[in-house]
Amino acid sequence: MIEYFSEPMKRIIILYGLALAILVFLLKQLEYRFFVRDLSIEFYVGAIALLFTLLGLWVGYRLTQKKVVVMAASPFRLDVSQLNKLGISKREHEVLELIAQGLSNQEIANKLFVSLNTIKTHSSNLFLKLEVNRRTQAVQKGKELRLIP
Amino acid sequence: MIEYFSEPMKRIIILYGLALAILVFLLKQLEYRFFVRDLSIEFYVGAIALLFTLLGLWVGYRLTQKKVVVMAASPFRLDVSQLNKLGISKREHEVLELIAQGLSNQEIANKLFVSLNTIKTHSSNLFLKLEVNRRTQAVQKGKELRLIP
DNA sequence: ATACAAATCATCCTTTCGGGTGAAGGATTT
DNA sequence: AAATCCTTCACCCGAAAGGATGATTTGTAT
Repeated sequence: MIEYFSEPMKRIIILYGLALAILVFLLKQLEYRFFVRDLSIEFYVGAIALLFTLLGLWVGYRLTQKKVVVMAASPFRLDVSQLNKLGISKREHEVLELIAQGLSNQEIANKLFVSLNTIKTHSSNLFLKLEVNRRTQAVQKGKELRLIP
Repeated sequence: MIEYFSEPMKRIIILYGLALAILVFLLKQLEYRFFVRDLSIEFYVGAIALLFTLLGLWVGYRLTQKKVVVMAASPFRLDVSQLNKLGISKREHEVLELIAQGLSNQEIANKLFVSLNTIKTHSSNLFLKLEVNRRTQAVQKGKELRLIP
């Protein structure tokens, strides 16, 4: 069986149905039991308008809330085209990631099983390509260009 | 003269007033000119409900849209209690911010009109309090603890 | 008033970074 | 086969950063 509506959506639909039913019932009661049909039409319209405006507001709030959560949860997509445009190699990108994690060149060298000199070469080339001259700036620019989270 | 409502708010209020007026006018026309008062009350209620639900949705969307923009632009609230807990002074926090901007100690010293030695003292104390030993790690931890954006 | 924290600056020493240059081996492309 | 790119490593040098310690001043709280 196919699910046409999500759970929250079902709840909203049920809530709307209930609200409509109750409203109709109340109005009929007013009309037939107390013969107060001289209550101005403006009153009816205003009351219904107010009620459903609030409902609409609430629903709108609920729906957009989720978008916010989604946006806050995963704001990172690696920009591969930037990497190519700047000519940054895999290894250099890897080094950039480790630099961004706060590691020293020596620690990076240990982690990648290469010599300190190799990492220095990679980072120097990286700085040239990113047009920076400090690792903190490289991290900044890397985030701006969506090369790292 | 005090401004009670913002410009968009004023527009929304005017729009609502217009919608209500037009609706009342139409209903009165229906009622008196064509004697169609036998149109079921459910119809009236449903129509008004639908109209104002849409209006409410639209308004809710407009209002939350701005919140989304604001949240995406500045999701940062400084955690002052963290600063106190760690015993980080205003000056140290200031230095941390400039470090996070990728400035060297010398540049920070110039910007704050103090000597290089002073900045080195501040950053050293900062690293002790943050329990790190490199500026890149300080920036990382500072962001985690909501000390900097 | 005095005790205390914050801010300032200094000196000394070690480690890390950044910049420049060169070079060797491997993979890919032309 | 030659050219090109990536990766690896080396050496040198100067600048920047980090760590430890001590001292002075200023402001704030008790």
